[in-house]
Amino acid sequence: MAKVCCGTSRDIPLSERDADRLAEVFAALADPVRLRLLSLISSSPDGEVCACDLVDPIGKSQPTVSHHLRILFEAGLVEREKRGVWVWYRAEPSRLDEVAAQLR
Amino acid sequence: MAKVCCGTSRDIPLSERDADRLAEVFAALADPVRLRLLSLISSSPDGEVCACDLVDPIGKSQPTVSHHLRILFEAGLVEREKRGVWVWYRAEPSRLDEVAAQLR
DNA sequence: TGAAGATATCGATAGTTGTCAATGTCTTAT
DNA sequence: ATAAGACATTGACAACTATCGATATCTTCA
Repeated sequence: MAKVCCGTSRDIPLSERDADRLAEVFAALADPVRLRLLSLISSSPDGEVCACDLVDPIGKSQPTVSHHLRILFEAGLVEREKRGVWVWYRAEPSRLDEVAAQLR
Repeated sequence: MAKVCCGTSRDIPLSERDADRLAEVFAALADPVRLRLLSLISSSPDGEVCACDLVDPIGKSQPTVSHHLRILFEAGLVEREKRGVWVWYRAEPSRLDEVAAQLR
């Protein structure tokens, strides 16, 4: 939905370009493994999780988890930071708010 | 995220089953044609649109539009009502609210 | 009854995606 | 320097999906 002044409007249908962009984010969310990764990261007490602690709970191979984390990152849904040998992931709540707002 | 008392919680990671169900809805939203259909339907002054008025603006074949409308319907994102020869579609805003709430 | 028209379904095809094993890259410790 | 380990990338394959033309179903009207 197009932005009009303050808030969003139901009056102006989505442009093709906007639809393409929005669809990309939803595609990133349209996989159960990625939703569980996002949930694991978001529900961490420290607000961040080492990638090394995500493989076992998910029950998929390391390359598969790495692949999904990459998609979440490219969609702007998580941040990542390399610390030594490890990579730490944090959720990007503002991005989720953004997406939620589009559903209005 | 699991429902706890009032509101949703970050403390309990998504179960596999919940993740599967959520991913289905997001998959329905993860296509630009379907997002534009949803937008066209939602932005209609009458709150409902005849399927016959959706084919042209979308610019895809009638079977393709029918296919996408079916997916939106099965995801609970739109209602449909047959009136004579025509089928009218309405948005299901409560479903969108539901999905938006899960993103919290 | 028959024709016309709106929508749904079918069958085929091209493109996309999730998955893993193998391998590569980079960092730390010995 | 060498080894070990964490993460990313590659290549391959199976499963899924968007799309369309053809066709079927259903409704209305003459």
